[in-house]
Amino acid sequence: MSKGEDTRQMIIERSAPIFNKKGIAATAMSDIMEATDLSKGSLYVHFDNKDVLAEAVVDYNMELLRQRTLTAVNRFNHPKERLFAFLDLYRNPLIPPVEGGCPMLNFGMEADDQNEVVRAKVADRVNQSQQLIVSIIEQGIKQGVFKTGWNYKEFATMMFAMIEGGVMIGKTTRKSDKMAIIIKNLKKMIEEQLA
Amino acid sequence: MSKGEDTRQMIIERSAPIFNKKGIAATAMSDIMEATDLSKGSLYVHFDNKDVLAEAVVDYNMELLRQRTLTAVNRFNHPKERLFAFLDLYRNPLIPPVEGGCPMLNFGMEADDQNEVVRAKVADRVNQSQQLIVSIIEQGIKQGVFKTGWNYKEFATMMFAMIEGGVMIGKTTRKSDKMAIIIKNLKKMIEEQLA
Amino acid sequence: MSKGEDTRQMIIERSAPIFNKKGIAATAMSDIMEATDLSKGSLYVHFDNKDVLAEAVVDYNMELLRQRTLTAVNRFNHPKERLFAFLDLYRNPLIPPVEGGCPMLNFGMEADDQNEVVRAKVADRVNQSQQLIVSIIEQGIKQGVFKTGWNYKEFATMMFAMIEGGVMIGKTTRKSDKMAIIIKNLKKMIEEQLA
Amino acid sequence: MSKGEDTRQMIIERSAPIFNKKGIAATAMSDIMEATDLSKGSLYVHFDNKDVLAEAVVDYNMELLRQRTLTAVNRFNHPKERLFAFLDLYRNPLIPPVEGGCPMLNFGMEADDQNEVVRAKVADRVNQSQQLIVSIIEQGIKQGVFKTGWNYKEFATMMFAMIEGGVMIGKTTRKSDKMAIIIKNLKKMIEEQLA
DNA sequence: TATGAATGAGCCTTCATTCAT
DNA sequence: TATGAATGAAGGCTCATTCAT
Repeated sequence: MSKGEDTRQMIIERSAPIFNKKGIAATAMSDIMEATDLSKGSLYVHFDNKDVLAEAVVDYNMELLRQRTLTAVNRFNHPKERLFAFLDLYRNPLIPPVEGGCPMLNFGMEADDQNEVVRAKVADRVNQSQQLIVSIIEQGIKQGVFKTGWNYKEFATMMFAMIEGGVMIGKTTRKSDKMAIIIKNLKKMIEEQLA
Repeated sequence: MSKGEDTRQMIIERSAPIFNKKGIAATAMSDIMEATDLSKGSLYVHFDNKDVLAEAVVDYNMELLRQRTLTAVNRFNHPKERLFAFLDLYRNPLIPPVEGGCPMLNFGMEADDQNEVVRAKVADRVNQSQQLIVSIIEQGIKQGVFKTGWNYKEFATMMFAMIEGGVMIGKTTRKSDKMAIIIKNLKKMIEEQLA
Repeated sequence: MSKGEDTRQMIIERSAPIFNKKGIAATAMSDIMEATDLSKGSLYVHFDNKDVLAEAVVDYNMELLRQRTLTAVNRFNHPKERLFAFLDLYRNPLIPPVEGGCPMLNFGMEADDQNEVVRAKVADRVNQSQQLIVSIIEQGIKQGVFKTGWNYKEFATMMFAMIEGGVMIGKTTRKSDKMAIIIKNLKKMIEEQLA
Repeated sequence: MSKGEDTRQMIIERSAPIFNKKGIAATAMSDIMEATDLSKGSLYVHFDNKDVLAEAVVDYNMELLRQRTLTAVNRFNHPKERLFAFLDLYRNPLIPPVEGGCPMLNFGMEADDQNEVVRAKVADRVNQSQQLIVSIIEQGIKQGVFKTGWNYKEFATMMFAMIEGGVMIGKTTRKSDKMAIIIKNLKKMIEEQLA
């Protein structure tokens, strides 16, 4: 990797939690200068403008979440355990899988009425996330682990929505009790579908 | 109501959808000037600063949502129908019960790491919302409409989370299909608890 | 005149020689801040952006030149003396009729390939200037002062061009000898047309 | 010519029309990078700073004009035709002899109050240009083509000024009608001096 | 109460220039 | 020579806020 690409990547990585916590509008290029120990001009060598940086950071945060999700899920073979591993990532809303919280929720809620590019990026990941759940379950059904009659596509949506809603509750109340309830019930719903 | 109170209220009402759509940081006092046809100085007669206005607007938006929810729910007597009325408010994420979308979600996601005052306000409403669901169900149990054994408190959390997650999906994907699935399943879960 | 209009006018007047000397691109808003003793924000209360200010200043400088020309010309009744008064305004290129030199020449040469709005403004004044010469001569012909057969329209163009060329020579060489020659010959050409 | 000299010359040639059109202040080194396909650092290998490059470009543009003028003039032997050839170079202000227009006018008007080095360079060429006209006429007088009594030095100044004024009119109005008048009359003045 | 001119910190961005490779 | 990353001053502009009227 060239020096330039190195620096570009460093900027993205150090900016990621800042944008994810403060939001795009509230993050100033001076925040990024401080976090990267780079001069203002240097930032603009690597990114044409703040929006381009923000978009790269949105991508990075969401990809990071995906990777961490896959890593967690792939530690297990059994589909039930794979789903449980997915859920356990969110057990403590105060320690989210990605620093600053769920980037789909954070950037999605800022972008929906304001930033079409980011909104579309988030929408893709929202679909992708549900699809990941779907594919784990399909694997389980194929293996005879889950019941054939399970309306798993609808479940995937419900599970994803409940997790996101749980993250929202956790972030605003700063408590993890509701998320615990959500995860417990989701696990129960999954176990009910074991063949 | 005095002239001053009148103006103050007008400012809040006209600012409400702007803050709810753009977020607090991205809304400028000049946006409010335009929406209210008031001069810059006049705004500051009624609100000491932008934060104070923003907080009033956050309160207003969330109270508006509550009132609309109560209005919808109170159109029915039967607890099941009351819950269904609650859910139906969210049927089309493109036409949310409050202009700009769910204020708990919008302001909560912006404020969590940035604005303690707003975060706490949202947290209260998050709890209150779940409590509203709880009280409808408790009424239903008392009336013998719902099963006694229903773990309705946990359901209230699940329902609230699923709705918020569904709103998030709808706002980012600009589609209502997932919300339809969520509401359908929530209704099924409710009907399963009919005595 | 309201306070705001007063300030706006003051800004234009103090900016006029700066823009006329340095050019639009090379004049910074900070130059205007210094010249007006106004804050940056205050400048933007009165002008939406630098271009709008620059355009107002271009108009002002050219109108100022026109007024001074009319004042000089109107000191005389005799058409020959009126034309001579016009010419004498330019006698010393180091002391131009408007501070910074001829605004048509200054802004015209900067704007031709860069700023269509300013270019068009200058073009109007270029035509207007020739027209002023034309109308003085027409008056003279009507009065029987000048020969009927004079191709005065072409002369007006030649006179205007020679003056502008003379200004250019004077500004670059910092000497007034060539302008003296130009004015002397122009006067001779005028006298040759006396009836 | 060494590689270095080659590159240096290429930079000047490609920069020439850019500076001549946009002006020195408004031309950025990045414009030159783009035009030359050279890196930022490479530009600074050949020119210590922007001013040095600008000065070289000013020289180049003015020398180019001189060469093209000499080429045009030298196509003829008869002094009258030589003067006419000079004038015809300017017939269409939209197609100037040097891309971007007369560099004496362009750089002279920008530099007069701003850049002493460039101003002096332009002043030299302004004198030189008049001198060229002078020398053509002197040759003609020696050959007995022009009248002995012609005050040709003053004519040279008038002719130069009228051309520059005509260029200014043409560039600002984007029309060539006035220049046609100017050239026609200049030619008439020349013909009146034929012996 | 209402106005809008004035303020100045701060924001995003550009630009000429330097320097290690 | 050539590259392009890095720099930091400066530029245009926005914004929350103040204050005299």
